[in-house]
Amino acid sequence: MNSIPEKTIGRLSLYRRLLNRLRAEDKTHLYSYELATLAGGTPARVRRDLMAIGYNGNPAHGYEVEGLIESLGHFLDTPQGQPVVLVGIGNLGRAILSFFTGRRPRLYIVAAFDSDPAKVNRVIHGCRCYPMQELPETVRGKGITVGIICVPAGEAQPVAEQLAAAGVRGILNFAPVRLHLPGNIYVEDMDMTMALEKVAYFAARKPNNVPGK
Amino acid sequence: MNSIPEKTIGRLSLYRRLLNRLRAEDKTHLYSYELATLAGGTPARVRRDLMAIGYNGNPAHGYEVEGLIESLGHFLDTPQGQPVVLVGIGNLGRAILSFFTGRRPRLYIVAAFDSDPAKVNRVIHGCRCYPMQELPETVRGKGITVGIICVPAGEAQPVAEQLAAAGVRGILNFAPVRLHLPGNIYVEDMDMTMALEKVAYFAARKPNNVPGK
DNA sequence: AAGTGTGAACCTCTTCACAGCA
DNA sequence: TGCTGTGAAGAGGTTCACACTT
Repeated sequence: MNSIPEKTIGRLSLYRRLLNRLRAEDKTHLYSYELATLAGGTPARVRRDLMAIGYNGNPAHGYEVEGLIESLGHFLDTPQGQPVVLVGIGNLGRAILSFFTGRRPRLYIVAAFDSDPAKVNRVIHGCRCYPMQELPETVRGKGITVGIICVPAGEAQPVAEQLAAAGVRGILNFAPVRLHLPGNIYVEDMDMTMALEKVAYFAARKPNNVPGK
Repeated sequence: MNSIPEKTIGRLSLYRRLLNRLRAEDKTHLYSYELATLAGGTPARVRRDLMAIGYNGNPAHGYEVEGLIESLGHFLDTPQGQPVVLVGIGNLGRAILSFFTGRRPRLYIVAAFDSDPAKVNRVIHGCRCYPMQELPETVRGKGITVGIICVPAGEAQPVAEQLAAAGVRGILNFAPVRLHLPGNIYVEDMDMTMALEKVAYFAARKPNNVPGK
């Protein structure tokens, strides 16, 4: 069971972003220590991560930027791309809508939902907004597998269940609660309150060297 | 060197939130397995986490809600509270401003900054906005130790350096880049792009059981 | 000479499992 | 009896260190 570390997945996505930037600057090759510096890690870790996707460099020139980007795409992307839905068109929802609009070609928000009638039936940051009732048919109809939750804490659990029932397999959750879903649904929590309290904790104690990543 | 796991810090903050909710419902005691269910973890982990702050329960009634909340506060908070600054008043910055306004009594955003003159000298979600030039004197003057970065990727590094130079010790970074700062500054990255790509990855592969947390 | 690929050591965090307690 | 507190084992991820390549 030679499985890939979960944390490696996230970093591969980061490497790709960095490499795309380098490619735009016409860099053709780079060494593990260069990518490590950009990504904030160690060369050994970069090499391990790339080992996971089976991409090989060579001691003379390191890794080929172009080829590595392609390998990463092969590994991370699905051939058809993955449409995403967002639920909760509040301040945060709108900010996220604008954040993700028109960046990733294979990962884009196709519809937003809200239970408030006043917020629906318009287009925000290029994304059409629908009432909650239409969520199941949209998700199922378009075969959507990824959802983003930006509703208030109290509504997150039922919304998550609706997404799961409609066929979503992965959820990015911005609501500050833990979701209880079947184990085959992947949930990534973006808990800003927790993150800020963690930062505050370490900012206040500040040992000589605060934990790295 | 009996140090506390970094991940425990985040969960302690989560426990406190959950306990505050329970207290509001007049619950006085609870067992590790109850807190574990709410927090999405295991009872053993809850017990370990609480062990870290030296709070003791007893086999008959578990943990006392009131006392545990107080212990958590003792451990997580500083006596005087921690004012926070935010830099970057775009869509995301404003959403975060509204998200954090008036929740935490000991952790609140006191000032926001932006380099765009059109965005400053007004009050957004109860928070006054200042031009970038005033950042050093404000941060230093008020002894602020925590900063939130919501500027575009290209501006994040110089902004982070300005914050660090002004005396900030911990940064919550929403810009999708890694910051390069001295090791005594704690940085927590909230990389939404990376998080979404991770979710998309697991949503697409969905093994029978996706990694837990 | 300087980098890659990787077995093995290491470290961090989680879970097991059980003695002890109310 | 059913919980807590915790030593010890385990899992997951990182780093070391070195043979190998160009």
